[in-house]
Amino acid sequence: MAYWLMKSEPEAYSWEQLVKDGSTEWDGVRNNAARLHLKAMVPGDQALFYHSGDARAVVGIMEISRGPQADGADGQWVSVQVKPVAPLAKPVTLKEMKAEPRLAEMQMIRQSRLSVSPVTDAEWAVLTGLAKG
DNA sequence: GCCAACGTTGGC
DNA sequence: GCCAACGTTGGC
Repeated sequence: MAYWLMKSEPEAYSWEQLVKDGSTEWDGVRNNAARLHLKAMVPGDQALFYHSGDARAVVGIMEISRGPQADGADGQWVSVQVKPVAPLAKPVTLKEMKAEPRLAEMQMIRQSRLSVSPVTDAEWAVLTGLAKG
C-alpha cells in the first residue's frame, strides 16, 4: 500500500467538509507531476489531508476509495475518489514538519507547490507519530 | 504585501 | 527549440 499527501485550501475544500460529505472526488488537478501521482493511486492507499494557506497543517487521514478516472473532456487529466479515515489527534503543522529532520526529504517540503505528492513509509510513521503528541 | 518556485505561453 | 514574460501557488 502506498502513502500520499494531498493539499487543499480549507476555504476551497476542507477536511471538515470531507467528513460531512463522507467522500469526495479529488478533481481539478492540472499539474503534470501531480497527475502522475494520481494515476499511480490504488484503492486502499492512504493519504494525508493537508490544509494550505492560513492553516498550514496536516489535519487528517484519508483513504483512496476509487482509483483514477478521466477528469475533464479531453481525457488528459484524472481524478480519484477519497474518503476520510480519521482526523489526527493533533494536527501536525508545517512548522513542526520543517523542524523534524526525518521529514526534511519529504516531497511536499522540497517542492511546496506540488498539490499531490508521495509519502514514504518512514515519513508516514514519523508524521503519524507527531500527530499523537 | 512580497517573493521564490515553477509551469505555461508565445515570439523568434 | 530556446527563452523571456507572465501567471499561479503557497509560504513568510
